[in-house]
Amino acid sequence: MPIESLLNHIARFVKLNADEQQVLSDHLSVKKVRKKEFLLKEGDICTANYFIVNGCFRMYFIKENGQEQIVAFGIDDWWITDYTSLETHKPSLYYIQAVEDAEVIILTKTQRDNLFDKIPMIERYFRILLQRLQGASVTRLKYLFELSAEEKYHNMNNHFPEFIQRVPQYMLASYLGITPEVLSKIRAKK
Amino acid sequence: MPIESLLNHIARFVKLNADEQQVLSDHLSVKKVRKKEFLLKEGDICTANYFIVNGCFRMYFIKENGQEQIVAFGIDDWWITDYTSLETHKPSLYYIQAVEDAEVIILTKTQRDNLFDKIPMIERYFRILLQRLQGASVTRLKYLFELSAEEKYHNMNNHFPEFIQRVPQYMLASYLGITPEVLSKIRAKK
DNA sequence: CGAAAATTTGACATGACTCAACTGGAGTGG
DNA sequence: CCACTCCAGTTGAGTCATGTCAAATTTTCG
Repeated sequence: MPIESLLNHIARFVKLNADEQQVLSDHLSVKKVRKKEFLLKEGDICTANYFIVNGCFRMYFIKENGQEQIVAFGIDDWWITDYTSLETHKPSLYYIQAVEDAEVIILTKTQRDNLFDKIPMIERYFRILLQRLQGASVTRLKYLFELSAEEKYHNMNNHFPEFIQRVPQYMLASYLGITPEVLSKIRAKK
Repeated sequence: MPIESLLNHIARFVKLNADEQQVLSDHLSVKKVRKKEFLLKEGDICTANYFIVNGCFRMYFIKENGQEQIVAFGIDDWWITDYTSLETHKPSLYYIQAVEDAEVIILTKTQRDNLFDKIPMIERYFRILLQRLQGASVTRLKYLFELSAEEKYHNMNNHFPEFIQRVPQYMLASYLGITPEVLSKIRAKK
């Protein structure tokens, strides 16, 4: 059951009783997404948080020169959304696209705010996740600033080996802020 | 009153009644910080969230070559902390230092978690701020990826002119991920 | 006023990018 | 199931934006 994987994830951070779990479940919907399908496109107003039950997504934007720049990946048990568009109701600058066939749980903003009123522990769960996400964002920034192209690749290899398997090389390069050519040459060494 | 500026800030996001405001005030302490003093140093375990009543802070780390790399600024009415260290109790990789004489409100983690239990609206306030912060982090990332040194400077000028006034040029350069020499040459043009 | 720090300026070095050609494997349609 | 196309990945040559280093100048502040 998709929803169980979310309940398990929540249980790692806060306790919900059976009632609360039921209320939560009633606020959710599940969706299968095919590889290359989009949860969000530039210009859309983002309306939901997405919990990735399984699969892999990338969040990216298009640079002036037409190149795609990936700002984030999401895999099993991660949430993904555009918080700026979601909270401001303004058109998003980003695409969120499935890199593999995937299954997601959709929690719309309306339902989410509803849940926050009914079940404070859910709000706590999101508050905790947001803290961790913010920590991760600063760490990402740190790596971008201090590491060379080669070091960024090895660092990725060490910390997130699963990505190297799951996403094509040119997406990794984009995520690391380097060109596919440079990444290819780095891998050729040794 | 320092605490009033925090109450005003909170009121922009959630409503607290007089009782709640009192309870909150009892959990806080206020501190004056002189220019160049630190709220946090590398190796410290971060223990609090800091609300900047007035003044300016920078959060930075030291790169292998010894250079300081700024990851964030904080000014009046912003919160600043190292979420990774705060939540994991591990030594921080960052320094948080006053760029100007400043006044901060200290909310320790213990007091904060206490408040979250007593006053759910405070937890909501932080959840909302964290969402905005996360949005801002992704936007920052976007600019770093898509803009040239010159564009980053002008973008900063347009979006945050107050910083150009308040922080020395070499800190701006660091924040933008360029060298002071390059920034100086950009400013010399036109 | 004097020392230390910040900024400017110029010469030079370099890591990463662009462009282009080539290779190999995956996916598709006949 | 083969043939063809397309896309990802590789490789090499040349370029460029930004970094490094060093010295001169200006500003800050005790």
